[in-house]
Amino acid sequence: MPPRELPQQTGARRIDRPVPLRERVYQAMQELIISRQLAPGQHLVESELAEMLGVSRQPIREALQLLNTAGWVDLQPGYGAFVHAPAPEEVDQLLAVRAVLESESARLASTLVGTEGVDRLRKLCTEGEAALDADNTEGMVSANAELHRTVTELSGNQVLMDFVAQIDSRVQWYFTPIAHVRGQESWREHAELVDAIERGDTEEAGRIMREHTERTRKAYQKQVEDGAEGTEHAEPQPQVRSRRRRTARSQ
Amino acid sequence: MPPRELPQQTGARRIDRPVPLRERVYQAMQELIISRQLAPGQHLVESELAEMLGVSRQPIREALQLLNTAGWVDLQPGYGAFVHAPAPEEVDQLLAVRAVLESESARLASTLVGTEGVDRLRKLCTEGEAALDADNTEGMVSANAELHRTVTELSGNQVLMDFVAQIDSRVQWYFTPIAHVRGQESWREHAELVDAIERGDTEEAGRIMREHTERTRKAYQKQVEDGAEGTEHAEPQPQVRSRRRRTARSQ
DNA sequence: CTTTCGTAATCTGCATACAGTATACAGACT
DNA sequence: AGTCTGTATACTGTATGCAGATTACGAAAG
Repeated sequence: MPPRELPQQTGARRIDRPVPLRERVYQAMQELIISRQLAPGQHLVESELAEMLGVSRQPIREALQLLNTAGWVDLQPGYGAFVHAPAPEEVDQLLAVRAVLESESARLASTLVGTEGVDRLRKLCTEGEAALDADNTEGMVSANAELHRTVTELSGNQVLMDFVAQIDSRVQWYFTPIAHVRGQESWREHAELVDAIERGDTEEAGRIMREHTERTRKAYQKQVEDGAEGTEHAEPQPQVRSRRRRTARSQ
Repeated sequence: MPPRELPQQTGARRIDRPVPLRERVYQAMQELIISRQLAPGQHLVESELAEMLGVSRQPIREALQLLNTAGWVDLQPGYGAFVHAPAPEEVDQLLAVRAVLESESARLASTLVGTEGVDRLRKLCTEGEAALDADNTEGMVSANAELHRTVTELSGNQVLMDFVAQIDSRVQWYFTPIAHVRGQESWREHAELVDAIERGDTEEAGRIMREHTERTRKAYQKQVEDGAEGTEHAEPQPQVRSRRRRTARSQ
């Protein structure tokens, strides 16, 4: 009898290993930042966060490292961690890079996508349009994100996926308070994009995606110019940040 | 008397604040990995590293986090850290992304470069060609890296700079053992690139950079196909890595 | 001789402790 | 009153300790 192999590749792979605390702290803090409970520029005191989340400083520190490299917080050696306050031009720069990377994703996807992939894209288009008709912002945003993610996935380039994912999460943060909705126009462009990908029309797919993301970028710029109020990102934080909090700890 | 200012902006800025240990550990380990003293796939035991570098486990752990997000090591929760073993296709993917980002850098640089910037580029071209004539590989590689870095810098997009820097350090690692030298051809292309940038010919600058990096990529692919021996990257590491070392610790 | 199970050693994850440094407040001096 | 200086306090950086999990080794059974 050959050494009996474990039923290999059986559906559920690997036992669910307890997610490291640092990951959960990372998630929690990311959400706190996105929801503005931790304001841009705010000083993050490790011991406070530890107490707030009910863990020790160690996982907090590790999470801060990750948040730092992901661009969510700025780590100033010896001074502590501060919630990243995105400069307006930084958002624009992020969108510019995203435009390039997503365009390339579309190009690559068009060269090797199969019917299965196209089906998934079409399904997401349908979902998005349905959400549009139903005036369901939540669903529209998620369908949009999922569509873009899928295109990147279909590019077959793992590195590209990683980078785009990084950018997207930050872009989403900056966008959130602006409620970015280009709606109808956007979904028409998505449909065209999927068509081009299905035809294997590389140049066209790349062009459409590029213009699509560039239009999003323009829309952002416009919103910033128009109603700069309400956004209030990076409210002119004092250049030299005080490490210590102004008010003594209440309680 | 106005409050007497300290002689401001005087040559030596700021006292050198002690660089955090984690940064130095990061640097040290990066070099150990690049120099192959830490082999791809190797299990990195925190306590061993701590002893080797003469610090405690804490800064080691923090450095490992950073190395992980930068793609130098793989962190498997509960199992430990392993030196990243780049798959051949991963190198190709990195080069593909680099091609896109550097092409965009060149496009942007062409739209806003001044004479000062062009001068710097020309100087680097001269240096590179001199190194080429002198058969000085070291100098050629560094001039090449510096030129590409400068183009990215001239793009005026900080985000772009960060991403390209990330990619470049990894690409350099993968390339090192292959001694990438496209030499003459490469520097001719550089010169053309700088010309296009100076003319402000955006399309041409982007095209040249794209073809330039794509050629580098092709050269890499070819080297891999031809003499796959000698490179030996990622010598077929067992898929399931053993955490524990085979041999007991000597002594 | 091969396979299986138990035990011990090792390593990671997390918590806590300690030291050095920066900030803030208060008193002294001009 | 304004400015400077000394001291207390808070926070970061680093080290150490402990518990749970995982692996390697060896003895026992087939």
